[in-house]
Amino acid sequence: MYRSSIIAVVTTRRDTPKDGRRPTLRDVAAASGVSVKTVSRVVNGEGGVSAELESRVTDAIRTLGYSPDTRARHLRSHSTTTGAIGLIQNDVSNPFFAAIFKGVEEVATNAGNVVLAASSGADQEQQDDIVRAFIERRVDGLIVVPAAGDLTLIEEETRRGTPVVFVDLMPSRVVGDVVLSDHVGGAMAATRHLIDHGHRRIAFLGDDVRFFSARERERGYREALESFGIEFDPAIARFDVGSPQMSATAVAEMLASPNPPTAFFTAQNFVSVGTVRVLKELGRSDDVAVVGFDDLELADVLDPPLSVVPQEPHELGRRAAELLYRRLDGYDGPPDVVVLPCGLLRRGSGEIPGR
Amino acid sequence: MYRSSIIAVVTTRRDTPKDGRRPTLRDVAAASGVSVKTVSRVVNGEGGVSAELESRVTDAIRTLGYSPDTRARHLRSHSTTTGAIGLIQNDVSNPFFAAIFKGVEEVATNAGNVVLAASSGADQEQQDDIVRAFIERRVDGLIVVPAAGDLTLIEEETRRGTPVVFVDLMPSRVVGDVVLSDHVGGAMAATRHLIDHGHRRIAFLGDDVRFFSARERERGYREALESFGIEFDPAIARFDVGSPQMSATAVAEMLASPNPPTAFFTAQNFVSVGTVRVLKELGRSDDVAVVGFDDLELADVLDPPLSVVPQEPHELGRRAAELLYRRLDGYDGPPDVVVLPCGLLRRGSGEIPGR
DNA sequence: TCTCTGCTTGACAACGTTGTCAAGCGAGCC
DNA sequence: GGCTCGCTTGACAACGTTGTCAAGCAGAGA
Repeated sequence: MYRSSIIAVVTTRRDTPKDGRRPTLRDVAAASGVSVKTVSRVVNGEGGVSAELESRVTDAIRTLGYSPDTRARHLRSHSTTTGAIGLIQNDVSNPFFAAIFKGVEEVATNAGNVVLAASSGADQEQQDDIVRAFIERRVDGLIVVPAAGDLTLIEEETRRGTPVVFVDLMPSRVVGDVVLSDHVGGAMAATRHLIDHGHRRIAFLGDDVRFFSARERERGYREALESFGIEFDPAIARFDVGSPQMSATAVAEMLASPNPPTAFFTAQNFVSVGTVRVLKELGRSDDVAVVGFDDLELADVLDPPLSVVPQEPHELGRRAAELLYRRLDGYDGPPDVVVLPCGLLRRGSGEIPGR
Repeated sequence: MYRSSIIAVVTTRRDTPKDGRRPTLRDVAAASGVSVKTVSRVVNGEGGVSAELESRVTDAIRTLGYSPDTRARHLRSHSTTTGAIGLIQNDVSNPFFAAIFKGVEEVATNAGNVVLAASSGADQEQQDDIVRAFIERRVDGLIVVPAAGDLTLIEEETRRGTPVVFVDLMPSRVVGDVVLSDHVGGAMAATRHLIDHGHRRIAFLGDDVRFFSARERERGYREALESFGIEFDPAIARFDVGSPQMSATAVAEMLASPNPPTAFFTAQNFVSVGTVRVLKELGRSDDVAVVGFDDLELADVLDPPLSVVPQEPHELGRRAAELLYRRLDGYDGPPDVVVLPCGLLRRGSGEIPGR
């Protein structure tokens, strides 16, 4: 272990951090007998350093276990980015959001960035807290997945130059790119499919109408009914189904009513879960038709297998991140709205005929 | 560079940032005619500022849209923390990991912190990249969920003072708290349960043995067999089942063999999915018993419903985060190993009798 | 009147880093 | 010999913030 013992630096005397302090450029510089700037050059591979000094410096870096501090680095010139993007969503543990996250992460990692992620629980206050926390950490960009209604804080931030991409959400003022599934088209396809199989009383079970996607799916449902001249019946439509339990209750009630539906369009993944569960309990799985929005793991193994309108959350995430990085790379055109089509997966439950 | 590069006018005096620059303390100070320190005091609610100045400052903050820069704040004194913790896991989109994330996030948000999350894909190089990226961002602590084998980098970091908690993973050198499910106990319970129902040829399908949890579950399986004097048969054991497809193939092969198993212990969630799928295809769902490790959404709606050894990933995440914050709050005892018990959920598929 | 006290306020340095610039040095050219 | 050139190297300021300390001032007590 050879270490040059040049003790010539007199300014601020520091040797090796004996306290718990993390070694800095200064420590490395002192240990290798060069200036901080030279160490900086080595760390960043700028070149222009003689072979001898370079090896002295790399040795010291290894010995001390030096790791650069990106915060200080980025602080130095505010033209540089922080290499972090923020992802705000409802609930990380919902597989739909988790898949979006994965897509975003792939693109971000590829760009050498990290992802700050947080769930808002669709709560306005919590969402604003997250936005503020992200802004204070100076994320380079934001990706916002379904969110509470008030986007003021986010809009302000875009005006300050931070690009934002909205996923599965159409903001009233479009201040950034938007990536959506074709909720209306998917819902129409699902509803029409049930109509095609002879159903006329088709129930709608939807998620909280605060969500853009929930409203859009309802719209698709209504438009499909209308195009076939079927009147919308509020008795068999629910717009506030927030959990499998609520959905199960709603289904049981409707089936017990005087004029029960013969088919269900369950417009969200948890809603489908509750519906399938209660139909099985009631022994009605084989005579009540169901089409769900969003695919589910194991949906193909159910009896009957569940027909669904699958989304591609992973792709939604990828596209959103790509649009974000396009902005970060300097693109300055008007906001894009990307709509991914939704197909229909016929598996069995949606093909049960109406009377 | 996504912000138009504007040559900064270099003067000591500054008025209002007309360029795209984000307003700083200096800008607020200039706008309200006080010193930066006074603004700092107002921003941090330190008190000791007259009512008049305070209102001048708050007005200016609002007008300019000032938001403090946490990086600079934390840079100032290295005793303070950065308010961010890092979470490293295999794959965000796996519901098991997503639930862990949720648990971690709840605790972190509660503590006013943000979570940096990244997936390693169980790849050593990618994992090390993530660790480095987190360290360079000076996270206050790390939570590591199943990971590639070499933890050197992480161990080095703990020596530098960053607390680490391992989840679902038992490192060879215990350099931090550990939170585990009782994989051995759960696997033994599952296997015994099948034995109790008359099975003697019980197949084992397990995840990649690089994972601690996979090895532990295998151990539980073997110990249960042994305690009943049943010999382990490599012909009906697979330890490299990485996907539902591989698992389906393995099941089909085993069932077609001369001396087929009458029951399957599927030791991971994706493995169970593939098994259930192929049993249904083969029409064997009702005569081959299955117990899975990890619960699955819809497992209760299958035909027959799937018996499982459920874990509590959300709780794993919570506990891990709590242990981490205990360290961050100054606790300095020896590492804890917390083991959460695993029960057995009898639903039907595990109660199919052996011959 | 003078000193002491407590309160408000600001100047300044420092955190760890990099951009700018200039100094030092040897080589090549006139 | 004197000049320029290119290369290596380091001093210094600045990024946005806060801790430290001292100055300024008004009111109370002597």
